[in-house]
Order: sequence, then C-alpha cells, then structure tokens
Amino acid sequence: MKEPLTIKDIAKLANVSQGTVSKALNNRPDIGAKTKKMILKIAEENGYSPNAFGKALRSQNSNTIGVIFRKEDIPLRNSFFSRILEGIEGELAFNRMNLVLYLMPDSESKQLPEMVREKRVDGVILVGTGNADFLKRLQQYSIPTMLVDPRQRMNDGPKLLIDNKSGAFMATEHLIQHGHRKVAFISGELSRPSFAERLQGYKNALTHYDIDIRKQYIRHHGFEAGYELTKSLLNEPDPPTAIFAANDINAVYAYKAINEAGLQVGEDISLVGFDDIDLGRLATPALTTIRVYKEELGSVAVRQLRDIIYEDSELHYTTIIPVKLIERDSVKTIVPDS
Amino acid sequence: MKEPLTIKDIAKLANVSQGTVSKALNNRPDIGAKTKKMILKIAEENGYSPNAFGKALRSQNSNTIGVIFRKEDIPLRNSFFSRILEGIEGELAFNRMNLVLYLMPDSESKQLPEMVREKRVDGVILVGTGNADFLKRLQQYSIPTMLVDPRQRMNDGPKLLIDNKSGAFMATEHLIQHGHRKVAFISGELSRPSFAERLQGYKNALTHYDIDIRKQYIRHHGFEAGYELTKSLLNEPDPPTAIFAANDINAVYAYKAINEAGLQVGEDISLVGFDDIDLGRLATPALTTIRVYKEELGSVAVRQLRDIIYEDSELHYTTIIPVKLIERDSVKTIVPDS
DNA sequence: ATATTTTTCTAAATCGATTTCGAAACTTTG
DNA sequence: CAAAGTTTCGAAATCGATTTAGAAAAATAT
Repeated sequence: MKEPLTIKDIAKLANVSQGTVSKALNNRPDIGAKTKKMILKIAEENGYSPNAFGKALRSQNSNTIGVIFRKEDIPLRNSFFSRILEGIEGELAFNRMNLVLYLMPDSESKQLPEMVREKRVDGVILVGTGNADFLKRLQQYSIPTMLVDPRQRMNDGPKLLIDNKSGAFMATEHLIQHGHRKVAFISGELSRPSFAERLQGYKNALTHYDIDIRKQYIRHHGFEAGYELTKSLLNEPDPPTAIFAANDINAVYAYKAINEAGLQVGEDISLVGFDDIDLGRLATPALTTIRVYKEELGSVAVRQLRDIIYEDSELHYTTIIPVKLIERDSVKTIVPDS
Repeated sequence: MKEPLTIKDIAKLANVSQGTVSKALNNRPDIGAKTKKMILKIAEENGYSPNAFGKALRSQNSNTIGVIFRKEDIPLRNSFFSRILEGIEGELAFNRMNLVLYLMPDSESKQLPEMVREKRVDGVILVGTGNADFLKRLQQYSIPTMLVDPRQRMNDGPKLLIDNKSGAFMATEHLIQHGHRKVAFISGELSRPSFAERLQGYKNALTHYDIDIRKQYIRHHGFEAGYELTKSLLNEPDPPTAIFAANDINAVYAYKAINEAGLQVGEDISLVGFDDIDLGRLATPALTTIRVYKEELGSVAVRQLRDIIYEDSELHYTTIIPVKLIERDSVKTIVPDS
C-alpha cells in the first residue's frame, strides 16, 4: 500500500539534501562521518532501497546482464545447460547483480533481443550459440559479450571453451586401457565444434595407441540420435565392444538400444559418455563419463564479463575449462582379441 | 562505437519536439497522420529503440517480471521446473516482456530479493515456493504476485495448482484396472502439499475400488529417496505387484532398485509415475505416467499476472491445471489374486 | 584576528523517456 | 469573412537517482 520511499523522502527525514543522501549511500568522499552515519541509519530504519531505474538512467549501467540460450537447444530441459545457468545465476547473485534470461529462437538472428537494444543490460553471455551475424550486430552495439561453448569457433571475442579434445582422448584411452580395441564413436551433428573436437580426441587416442580408425565405427547424426546410431552399430558384422558417446544424452539413448538388443551395458558393451549430466548417474549401470564443470563454466563467464564491463579489462581471453574422467559402472575390463 | 540514439536525436532528425516523437512511437491520439508516419520512418531507418530505463522511470513500469525458484529445488537441473520456466519465458517473450530470474536460497526468507526492493519488476511469479513470511513481505510491497504449485496452500493470492488428486486417482485406477490389487505408493516428504494430495488421490482410488489401504505399502521420505523406498518395498513379506510413484524422479530411482533386485519393470513390477519428465520417456521400458502441463503452467501464470498488473484485474483466481494419463510400457496386465 | 586551506553540504543539471497544458494552425460554421 | 471549434504541435515538468560546481562552515596557518 505505502508507496516506496525515494531518496527525496530520506533527505527530508534526515534534514539534508538528496545529494548528500546519495553520497552517504554510495560511499562518496565528500561527506562528514556523523552525517553519513545518521543518514545510513535513517535509510536502514525506513527500509529504503534506491530505485533501480533512476540509478541506471543516471549512472548508465544497470547492474544486470543478459543471458542468451538457444531455444532449440532444449536449453533448459537439458540439465547440461541448466547447470551452466545455475553457475551464472550464482555468481551474479553473489555480486548482487540481476539476470535477464532470453531464449533465442533459431530463426531470429535478424535482430538483437530487446534487452540489448533497449540498453537494459550491461553485457551478455551467449551460451552454446552465437553465429557470426549475430555477433557482428552485437559488436556494433559495442556491448560486452562473453561466449560460452559457442557454436562457431571463428570469432575474436572473449570466450570459454570446454577441453573437448583432452576429454575425448581420456574417454577413449580409458576404454583402450580396459582392453577394448573395437571402440566406436557416436555423436550429434559434427557441425557443432564441440562434437567435432571430441571426435578428434577420439581419433587421437586411437592413433596414439596404434589402433586403426575404422570409418564404420564412427557415427554421427541429429542431436538425440544415439538410439538409432547404436542400433546400427550393434548390427555391424564385427560390432564394437565399446562405445564412446560424445555426450551423455546420446549415451543414455545407447543404453536403450543396447538393452533392447538383449545386451547389457557394462557387461556386453562398455560405454563412456561426455558431459556428466544427472541422467548418466541415474542410469543402470551408472555411466562412466567425462565431467564438464558446468557451474564453473557459468561462474567464470560472469567473472570475466564483469572484468570487461566494470574494470575495463581489455584482454580478451579464450579460456579452456578442463574436464575430468568420472569412473562409474559402464565399462568392463576385457581381454583384447589381438 | 556509435552511441545509441536517444529520442532527442530522432526529434532533431525529424525536426519536431521530443514530445511529438514520443507520441508517434506510442500511438498517441494528438498527432497528425503524416508527421507520425514521417517520424516512424526516421526512427526505423536509424534503428532507434527507446531506452528501457528512461521509459520505466517515467511510466513506472518496467515491462519485466521476476521469476523466483527455490535453489534447493534443484530447480533447473530438474526438467520439471525447467519446463515451467520455458513456459514463462515463452509467454513473456510473446508479449515482449523481460524475465529476470532469481534462485532463492532456502535460508533467505528474511529479505525480499533486490529486484523487488528496487522496483525492477512489475510483478513476480513464485514457482514451487512461497512461505507465509515471504508472501507477507511481498504484500507489504504491494507487488502483484502469482504462485505456481506453492509449497503452502494457505494463502489468499492468485495461484496455479496441479490437479494432483485426480492425477493420482487416475494413476492408481490405471493400475487397478490392469489387475493390480497390491499397489504401493512412494513419494518424497509429505510436507509438500503436492505429495500429500497425490497420496490422497491414491487412497481415494483404492477406496473407490474397495481395496484395503495397507500402511506398509505407503512410503515417503526425502526427495530422491525412491531407491531405498522401493528396495524396502520389494523386501516386504507380501510385496506389491505395482508401484505408483508420486513423481517421475522417484519412479526412475525405483527402476534402479527393481533392476538391482533382478526384477524387471513392466514385467515383474508395474510402475506409474507423475509429472512426465524426459527421464521417464528415456527409461527402459518407457514410464507410464501422469502428464503435468508444465509449459502451460508457466504461460498461464504469465497471462494471469499480466491481467493483474496491466488490466487491474481484481479477481484472484485459484486455477487448477488438469493432468493426463500417458500410457507407455511400464505397466503389465495381470490376473488379480483374489 | 585575519587569511588560507580544507571539509562538508546544497542547489541545480542531468540521464531518456512520457505527459500535461497551452499556443498555433487548421476546419468548420454562421 | 469572422467566430468558434478541432487538431496538431512544442515547452516544460516529471520520474528517482548521481554528479558537479560553488557556497558555507570548519579547520589550519599566518
């Protein structure tokens, strides 16, 4: 019911000018110690909070950043992206900043989202997206931008990448060290750099251990196509004994295909995933996978973006976040044929 | 590089006053048709977008709403809440509104989030949360609030509920109609009204079909305790032939326990879940469940909140969103003992 | 005690929009 | 054609904060 207090009200209550109140609240130098204390007390007692828009209008920054996901990425149902969002939110909240969320329809690269055109946000974080067009437009607006696991590698802005190659190497190596020589690879579209890099890591591991790379063991298609891919792999004349799935979702689909073929994961077929989402932990047997530090991805993105926005940090890093092998129960040690 | 244009710049370009520009852009009556057209053209050509803060400051509304989830609810990793968020985002984007996201630590009921104290948002949607304290404080601020599946049923604000009782009835009835007489119930803490209501629906169904309610078939504990609960159910002297899990997550845990006991879901034990999250669809065999229209929950919340905020709708509905049985492969028809 | 410096405060301008009120231009009517 | 009524426009106030420049007060130096 009661209208919220403005700085003018506080000024009246404290018998000073609103300029003085502003100085007290913002720790400005030219103010006396006792007046300051007095003003702060009054503000506190009356539960005063400065109006965000008045503040933003004058100071030209809003203390909020925009977070953009692709709508098509099933960004939120997919716990991978959700965790990144959690990381971003946590770090922003820690810095008492606000998060405005935008899910970008794939079609809409024509125009920038309103929040940036209207200057609502001090910077944006693009997760799993960012085509050249869109980025160019952002740059014209000269709004600080941070890319997280972008869909395109060619761009000069600051960005965070996942150590896909090492991770895929570790995953494949893990299978090899457990005696597997016939290791297949499944993934979504290779147009996604992350998948392409994971394929590269897989190949590197095979090469490193002097194992032939078999074309027919490498399958990629669509995003959640793990079910079909696995089914066809199992029908190979010389089927693999192990599969490295370039992401956990596809790995879980592989479970389904394997089960339906009357086989058992971790027994007849070994499986390693990538990402470490909850799904894998819940599967039976629990999925061995490469953990991506998703919250970390989010919080680091915020920290770096804050540096760029508020500290005028000029350096535009490309940061590669490491990954880690998480051993669970989906890999069986076997004796190699050869 | 180029500073964004202000309304003053457009006014200069069009050789009119800024007031006139404002009228043109906002479809005000007292403006000539040709000047209006001319101004709009100039604004368009120069890619002008009004500054959100200037606008918000003057018009006293921000065109953004705050969305609050519980941090402890694993709100985002859990696709249930994610879908609700998607629904909210979609409806807001449709209305060209902004979404600021806040994950509330459970402890923090002492203070309202900054976004509301600073008047950053025109209204808030609380999903799966809202204790009495917090709500009272919100009311003092007289900020329009919408509750979605709240954790407390005693409050007068407008709210959206899930038809838990009917859903649970349908789920249980489905099992009964497939010949099951020994139907167990598992859920998280009954302090959550949603679980309590689902238990009630379960009991109603049993009663309706003249089946005794057996205390030892009703288990509830923790949030993701489905694994242990199911394990102990299977160890009963007279174990159930079917289980109704009050949410899909617990159902998926039940899969794990059942598998580990050497039994098969949809064969030795029938299972029905509640919520219809992706996990259930992915499980083998796919989980029969009660679908909750999660996106709908989100979009309806936004529509009703918009009515309250912008249309001064005084009526504070309690809306109950229906649910639907989704038959998949986790229920087997059996011949009842009796 | 006066002059000078330093500290503390206030009044006013500003950020970018909207809105009000009155003036100017244009229509309609007698 | 003059009077009355309508439209269309612009100047200025306003929203709630911050910041600047200068005045007043206090502290220090001469």
